[in-house]
Amino acid sequence: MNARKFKRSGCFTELKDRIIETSLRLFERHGFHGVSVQEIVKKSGSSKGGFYHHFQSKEELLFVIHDYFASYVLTKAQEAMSSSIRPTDKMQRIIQSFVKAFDLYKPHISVFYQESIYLKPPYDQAIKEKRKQYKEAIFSIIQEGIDKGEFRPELPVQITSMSILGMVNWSYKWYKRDGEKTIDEIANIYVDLILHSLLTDQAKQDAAFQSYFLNDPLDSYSN
Amino acid sequence: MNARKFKRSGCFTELKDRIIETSLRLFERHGFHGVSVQEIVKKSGSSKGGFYHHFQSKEELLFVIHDYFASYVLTKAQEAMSSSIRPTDKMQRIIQSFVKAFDLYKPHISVFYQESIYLKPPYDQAIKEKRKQYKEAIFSIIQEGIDKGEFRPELPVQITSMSILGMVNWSYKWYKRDGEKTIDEIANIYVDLILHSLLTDQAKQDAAFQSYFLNDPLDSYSN
DNA sequence: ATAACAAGACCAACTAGTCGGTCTTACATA
DNA sequence: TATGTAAGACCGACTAGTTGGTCTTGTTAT
Repeated sequence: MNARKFKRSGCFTELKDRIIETSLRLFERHGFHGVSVQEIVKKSGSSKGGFYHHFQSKEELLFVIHDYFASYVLTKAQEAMSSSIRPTDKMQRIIQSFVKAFDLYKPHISVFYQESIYLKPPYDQAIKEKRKQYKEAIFSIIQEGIDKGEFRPELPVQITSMSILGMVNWSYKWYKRDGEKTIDEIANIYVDLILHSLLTDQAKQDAAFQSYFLNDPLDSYSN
Repeated sequence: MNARKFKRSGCFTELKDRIIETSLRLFERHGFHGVSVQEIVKKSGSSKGGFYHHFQSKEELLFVIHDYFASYVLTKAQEAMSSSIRPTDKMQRIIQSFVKAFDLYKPHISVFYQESIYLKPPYDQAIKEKRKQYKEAIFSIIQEGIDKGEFRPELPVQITSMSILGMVNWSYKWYKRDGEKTIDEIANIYVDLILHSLLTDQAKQDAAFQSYFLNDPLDSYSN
């Protein structure tokens, strides 16, 4: 019904999206400064005019890419936080939602981490704020887990949080969609590793927490 | 005794080192493409002639910085690997040596990870090879740990290795020398987290492994 | 004499961004 | 239904500036 969706070129993808997708692929491989605007517009079948009609500057394009991913992940985290009660369960959900984002937004994420240093004022502020919110979500889960007796009290909240974030974030350096593990398998491995680090001995033996762990391959012979 | 060390300027640091140190600080903050050769030579109190006397190109300077850190860490890893017998102990030593490198080479490491995408042939090959060797060192420790019954057999070697590497590597994003934890404390936290993930229940209860863990703060009241 | 620089003019290549202009489309008017 | 018009989408030649790198000349210490 909305006629604006039909472009005169007969193609349904809008130019703006085409530019973003093209530059995403180029930035991922060659970096923000390794790709010129000329190359972007050429490879996306566009022009300088088209580019600057949609973006105020090359840096705004970088910001759009950053924000796209940051907003998505933060939203998912907030969903996971409010959808559950047990800290352990929140942690599982937040990890799973994050790891799954690698499957959807690998190029965004690569650009997000690789080129974050090149985002300058005023663009960097909005992104920094979202990073901070995400970090604090993890902090609060771990603190809550300690308070409720699920997580080990001797763990320092901030360093533990940062090591979890590092572990998961680093995936962008090596994850490939056609690798031997699916993204869900990887997420489950992370959950297993993280919860083995976090949970108290008591919680680990609780039957309610067994489903978060990987199965011991030898277990299959034991019944 | 070596007279070459005495520069006519009255300063003992050689120009080459001064250039490297200056560019290190600049690259860390503004990125490889955010700093021009002009700025480097100006801020290091040098000149273009001096710069190109020591470096064939700006990219060779980037390579030198990369190689400096990569060689150091790889050497340390190999030392740790051959200095011990138990996989658990190897893991502790390799983590500690790596984390300590953050204190010594924070700027090198930042540049190493942030600008790695901008190292182009032929410089990238030598670095890639050293990265690969480091990765495989971790692989072999984990495999050995599983084979010897210290580490949980259900863990997939590669993903587990990558998550350890990610956890530690990520430190460059947030570690500050004047933070509230010392670098040794951070290393011990990492070792605790990692070994809680890796060790079998049996090994965890073994008295020989207790020294790798953080103390439960409540324990101090229990005797 | 020679190596280790300093100083800086200079160049070719390249870059982000601009600007005048063209073509569609939507919509108001008659 | 036909038509005028304004807005938005897009093109591409062009500009002004920057960059890595070269080269020449001169100076100092050994």
